[in-house]
Amino acid sequence: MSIRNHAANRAAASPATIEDVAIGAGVSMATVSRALRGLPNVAEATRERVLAVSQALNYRPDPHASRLAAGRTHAVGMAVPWLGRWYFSQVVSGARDAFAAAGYDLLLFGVGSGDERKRFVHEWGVLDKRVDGLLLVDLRLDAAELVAVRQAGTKVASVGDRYDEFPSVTVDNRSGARIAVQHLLNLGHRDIGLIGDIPGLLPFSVPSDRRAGWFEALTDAGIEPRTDLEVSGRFTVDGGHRAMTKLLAIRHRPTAVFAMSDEMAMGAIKAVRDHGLSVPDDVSIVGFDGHELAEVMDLTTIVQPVVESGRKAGEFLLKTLTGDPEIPHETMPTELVARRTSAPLRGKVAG
Amino acid sequence: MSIRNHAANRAAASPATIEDVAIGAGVSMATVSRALRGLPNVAEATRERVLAVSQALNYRPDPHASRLAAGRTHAVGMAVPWLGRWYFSQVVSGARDAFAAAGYDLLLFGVGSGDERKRFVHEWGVLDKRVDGLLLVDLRLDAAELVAVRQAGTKVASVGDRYDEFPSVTVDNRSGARIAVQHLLNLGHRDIGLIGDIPGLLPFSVPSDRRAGWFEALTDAGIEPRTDLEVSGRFTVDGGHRAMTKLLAIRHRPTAVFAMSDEMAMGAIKAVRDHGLSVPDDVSIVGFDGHELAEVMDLTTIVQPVVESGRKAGEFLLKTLTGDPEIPHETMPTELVARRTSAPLRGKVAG
DNA sequence: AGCTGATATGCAAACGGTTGCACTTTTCGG
DNA sequence: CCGAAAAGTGCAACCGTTTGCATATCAGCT
Repeated sequence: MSIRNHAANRAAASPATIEDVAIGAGVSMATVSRALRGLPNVAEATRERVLAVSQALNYRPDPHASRLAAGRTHAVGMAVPWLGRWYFSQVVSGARDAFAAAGYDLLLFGVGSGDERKRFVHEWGVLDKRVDGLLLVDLRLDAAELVAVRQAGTKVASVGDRYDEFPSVTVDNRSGARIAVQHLLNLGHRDIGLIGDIPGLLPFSVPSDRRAGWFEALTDAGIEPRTDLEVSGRFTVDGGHRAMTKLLAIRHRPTAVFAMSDEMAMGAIKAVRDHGLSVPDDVSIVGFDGHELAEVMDLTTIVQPVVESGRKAGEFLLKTLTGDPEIPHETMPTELVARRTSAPLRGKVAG
Repeated sequence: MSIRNHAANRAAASPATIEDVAIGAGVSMATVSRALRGLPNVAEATRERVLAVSQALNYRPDPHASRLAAGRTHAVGMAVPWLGRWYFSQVVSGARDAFAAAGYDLLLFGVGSGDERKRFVHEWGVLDKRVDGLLLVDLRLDAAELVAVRQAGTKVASVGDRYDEFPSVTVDNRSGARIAVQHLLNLGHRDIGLIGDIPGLLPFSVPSDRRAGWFEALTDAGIEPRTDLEVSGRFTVDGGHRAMTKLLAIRHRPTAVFAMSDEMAMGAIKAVRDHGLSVPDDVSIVGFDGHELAEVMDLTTIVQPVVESGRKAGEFLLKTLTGDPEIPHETMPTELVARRTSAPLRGKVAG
């Protein structure tokens, strides 16, 4: 009953180890290791033999053993606030492509709730051991957190937020927002609301940057931004709906609204319609994102290359992992796509 | 210049190992290991001491070393066809919650392209070493693949597809589709198109099941399903648009359409409007999913609890990992939510 | 007091790779 | 044809845990 499985030629039972391959190829484990990883100083004939045996035995190096010995995990992590939201799902999707192409495993960490975020940053050490690098998605670290990260020495890249000290892919949120608001101004609107999120409430820079764009565009046009037209929509469809509902309740209501995301914009559209009003006849609406469904809804929006940003950030991270000391930064372009949710102010003519 | 860092009390430099803790607490590594993992046969006083030291040193067990020694990774994998699509992003989101709550790491594997899928199944052995269990999202394995999986012995759970041999969470697609089509029949429609995907083309069961529902509902109503009204929409917004465009070009065009996903349904709506026609006056449309934006678009749809399915499937998998031999199956409920993209056939009255 | 069976703890061998160093064999210029 | 540098290979320590087994301690009982 005692079946010796030593380094038997049967590839059955437990998976083959590097030792099995070594014995099979008549070389040492060290040589197998080198041969398989394409290291130099291995005779071509030997390499081929090892490769053949390894193939025959269906050998797969154990990633954990390998990590333990070499210190590299061949895995990267992504810190994502809310997986369920369009923007994030697209970024993850793009980044995943990049990682998959490079043969890296992808670990997903949620940092949506304050709790999770705190744990994530606080237990950075844990992550550090699990992955070679980390891709932060729209995660703004404060000074203290940055110190922690820096001393942990983890390789990091960021998408959505700019950090001087590691590679980042961003979009010019401020300018994008300005363009959106300028578009509305051009259409003759003066009372332009803002649906976004309270800047500073959550550790994201998007809300404040896009707000700044809104603010500046108005100010530049000689219009005093009305604070009563700023409402939080929490970046959800439903939040956008509620925000617009609030705006509609204001006595001197806005004739146009810039929403910081397409999802909020869509919620807003719905709210307007629920009130028996029309978009764009009664209220013009402009979003931000380039959501897949923006076209379907005829939503005027600022399009940003989301998937592409994710992929690029992933590539930046990968490049950093290879030891490239360069710290690339890229600002992706945004583009106004005017559709049918924005129209000239009633009674006026576009400028 | 040679700073000995042995088991110095400084928690600086390289992260603390179990040995540092052992020395600090004056016990053996074995005891530390036991104490920290809550194993029995550790004196309470000792446990506390170990805990304190471990805390002080900010000790984190190295997951890879741990895996290597114990054979458990404390990580699970998810195989997801297309991260960027709504349905999948929601499922992942739900499952992630479950895994995070249990302290498990989540590895994401893309299996969208045929290539990726093949590699995924073929190299199952690789995964097997990386994760304790695998959650399959709408991935239908064929007989040969099942054999491979079975012999690998990986713990598996599935969401979207039913497998007798491992836990699964599904939705009754056929009945859901029937209800959708029945709804249209009730409104007086007879020529009811189908936008989906060619059953069997891709290894998913959703297309065939939902098609079956469409087929049966029609047949039961004494209507011969017209094959010329079946068009592939590839489960994308754009595909839905194209599919509907094709349907509109048919001489004897359908008065209603059942789309297998909300995203396709929305694309279809857009196509109808692009043709200068009206939804629902000229064409009624019903979707399937309960997409967040269905409400905004006033889309009649079959709502399924997507996030919840993901979470439940995740929980099933976790339970299996603990050694629970039970193989739970759950069928989640679907519900018709009638909105304004479906209306009585013109000239007729709803039944 | 002497025994016995728990209870605590330590030792050391895995787990499956990687890599610095030493050693042997080639290769090649003079 | 010699010697030295280059190329190919093996040895064995090490990465940081877990765990079976042996040992030491301690309480409870006769």
